[in-house]
Amino acid sequence: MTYSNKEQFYLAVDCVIFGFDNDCLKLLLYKRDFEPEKGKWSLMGGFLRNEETLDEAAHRVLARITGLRDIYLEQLGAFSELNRDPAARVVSIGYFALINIHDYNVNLLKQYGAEWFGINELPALIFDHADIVDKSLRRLKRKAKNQPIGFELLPDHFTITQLRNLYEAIYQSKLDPANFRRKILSMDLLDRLPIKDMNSSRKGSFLYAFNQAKYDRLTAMGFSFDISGL
Amino acid sequence: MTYSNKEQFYLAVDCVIFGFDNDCLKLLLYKRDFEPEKGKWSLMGGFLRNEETLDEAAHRVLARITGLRDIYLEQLGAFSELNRDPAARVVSIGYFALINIHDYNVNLLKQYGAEWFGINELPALIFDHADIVDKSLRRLKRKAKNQPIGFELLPDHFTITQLRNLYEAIYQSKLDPANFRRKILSMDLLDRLPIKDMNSSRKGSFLYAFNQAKYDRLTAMGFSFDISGL
DNA sequence: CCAAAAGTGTTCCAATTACACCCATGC
DNA sequence: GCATGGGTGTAATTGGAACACTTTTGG
Repeated sequence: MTYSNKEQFYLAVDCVIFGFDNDCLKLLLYKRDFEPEKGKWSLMGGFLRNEETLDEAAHRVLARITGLRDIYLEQLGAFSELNRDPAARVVSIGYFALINIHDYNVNLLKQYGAEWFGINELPALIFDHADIVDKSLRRLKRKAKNQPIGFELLPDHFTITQLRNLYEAIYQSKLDPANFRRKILSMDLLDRLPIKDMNSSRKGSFLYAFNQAKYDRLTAMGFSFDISGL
Repeated sequence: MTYSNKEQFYLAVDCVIFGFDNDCLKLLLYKRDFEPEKGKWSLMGGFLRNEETLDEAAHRVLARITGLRDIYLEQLGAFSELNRDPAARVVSIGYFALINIHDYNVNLLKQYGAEWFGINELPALIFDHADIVDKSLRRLKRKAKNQPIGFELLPDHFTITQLRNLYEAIYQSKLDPANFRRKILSMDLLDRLPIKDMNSSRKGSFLYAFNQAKYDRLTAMGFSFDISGL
């Protein structure tokens, strides 16, 4: 082998899984089921295998705990501090995933001892997983401004108020309801459904759906999503 | 070993090295000096070693070809397609570096057969290095809007026109000289030196220096660099 | 004096902000 | 009827875009 004098490394993926529960941004964590640090709270992770890419490994890991395929998934970067895992030199590739919090397989979650934690109420995490969470939060805040990824965290049908609550949870700040509504609707990315959600108010509020085709068409014409300011 | 049933991988770093030569953004490439693909144009790279982090490996690689330490360096992400390197399964971590193009060690460059190429005149590259270059260009364009990293590509003292030329090279579009000057100076990040550069015009133009301390102070107060629009 | 780049002034327009106000309905 | 969140209207302000104009000095 050409590179046989070079060293080799264990490669892992660790996934930061975001969900949104009406007014609070949450992370899915599980109790690690092998040594070292068995029983401690951890990101969902796994080792890379020879026959797969890193993206495939991350999807495999996500499917194992949530039962979901076709999840929004994005690579964060590599974490390579020498003693991040005390048992061996392991380089980990962080990923962050956005899922609809009501969409997962409850049985799998129970089986793995997984739980949702509010972003401000996280338990202690093993290794450098808190760093990975930090980085993914920063990434989420940045990307949510310039790309319509927030919708990945909502059900297919949602009210403008729910969408605003999501952005308020991500940026931990209040947004003006009137201006937010106008700005979002002015982009013409949402279809208003002929259905009202009657739970949130007497008057009821219309449900909307994100229209990916419209977004793609506008993007091709030079449009770019932007909710900065607000 | 706890993980002894897991597979291991070669890990490499590959560096996209940017420079700016008055009106053109350039990349530093070299002729690969080992098999496979020996003699072909390649990003500067190297294998990760046991005793170093990925960032350290990237700095080591950069110092080898440029002689420079303390370079602006940022991780791009991991590239893990199965056959990206036909000789073996190698996962590569891409980096991008910004250097002052007049600051490198000419002898080292000669020794490695390295050359600067205009960003629009790149030769064919080995493996997936063109993908890594693409990604770093997109990253540079994004980051240069929101962080004052452009200065890494300029000499310590520069004119406003040189700075504008740099942004015009990055975004491949013309900027209004009057508005650009006002916007940059209004941020109050530059110190005007009592020196004029007399080469560019009869009147001469003042030299400026980026003031990192001012930037840090403003940033701490909630300021954020932004040259979007223009 | 003139060319050419540096640098200043000014107008116009569109987007953001802040907040007042109207609407529909279950109780 | 009235409280509540949904939704619309609007005046004031800001900041970007465009471009005319002034400055300086080597030839």
